[in-house]
Amino acid sequence: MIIIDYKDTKPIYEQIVERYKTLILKGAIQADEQLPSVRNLAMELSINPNTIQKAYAELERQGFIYTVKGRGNFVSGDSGLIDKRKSEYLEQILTLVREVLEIGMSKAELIREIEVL
Amino acid sequence: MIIIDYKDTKPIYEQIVERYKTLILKGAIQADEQLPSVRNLAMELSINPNTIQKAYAELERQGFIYTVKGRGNFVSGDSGLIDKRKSEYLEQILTLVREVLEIGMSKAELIREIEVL
DNA sequence: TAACTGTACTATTAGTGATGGTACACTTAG
DNA sequence: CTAAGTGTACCATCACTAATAGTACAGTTA
Repeated sequence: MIIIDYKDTKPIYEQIVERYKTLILKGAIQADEQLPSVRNLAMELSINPNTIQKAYAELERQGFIYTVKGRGNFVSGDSGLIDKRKSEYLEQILTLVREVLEIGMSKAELIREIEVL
Repeated sequence: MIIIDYKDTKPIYEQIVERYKTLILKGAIQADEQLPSVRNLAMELSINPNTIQKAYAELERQGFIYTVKGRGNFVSGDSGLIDKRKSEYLEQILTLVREVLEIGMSKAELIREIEVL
């Protein structure tokens, strides 16, 4: 479910955060479903438990999961998250689009590329 | 011409590289035109000459400028760079687009946002 | 009680970005 | 030729972040 790309310049904990955000928003993990424990996931990915802990803390901070001490981490049921996440993506995309338009790519060409995805 | 954003998480030398790439591809700096010297630009931006050196070395590596020892750095006349750069942007954009489609945004909505730019 | 959970520490290592400083080779204007 | 300006190659250092390693403690549950 989680794959770490060591060639990626993004830190491991951030890759985990991104991956879970997508899984949750796609509905691949249901609300109130339990995530792997910090120690288990660390074992499975062969990385340090502290790194998982950092990822989970960030996911909780952003409202994607909630934590119950002694029990585990669970997917949050917050429905507003999808819209927030879409806005984040949209902003990133539009920033890049503005830059590529600046150096001469046409909107038409860009839209064509998106259409064929 | 060059502005450094210290709030940006991207390193300074990378911001300089990106900025010059855009300026060159937009034609804001002509082919064979001279860039500020390492020491001058460092003074102007109040940063270390080594940081400028790193940015210029990267721009040369990517073919955007060429260097003449003792004389300075000059804009390259390579016309293939624009297409290469467009492809870079396009790949980044399409990666993000795929992800936002995965969490349920529609192509139509996305295209509408681009249209109104 | 034992085996899980999360959490909070501290210490350490490794890598990167940036700075400060020195030195050297080349080019050009005077 | 000289001086001032170019790029370039170092080295040492600092600061920050990511990641690791290990320990300890508190809550939950079979």
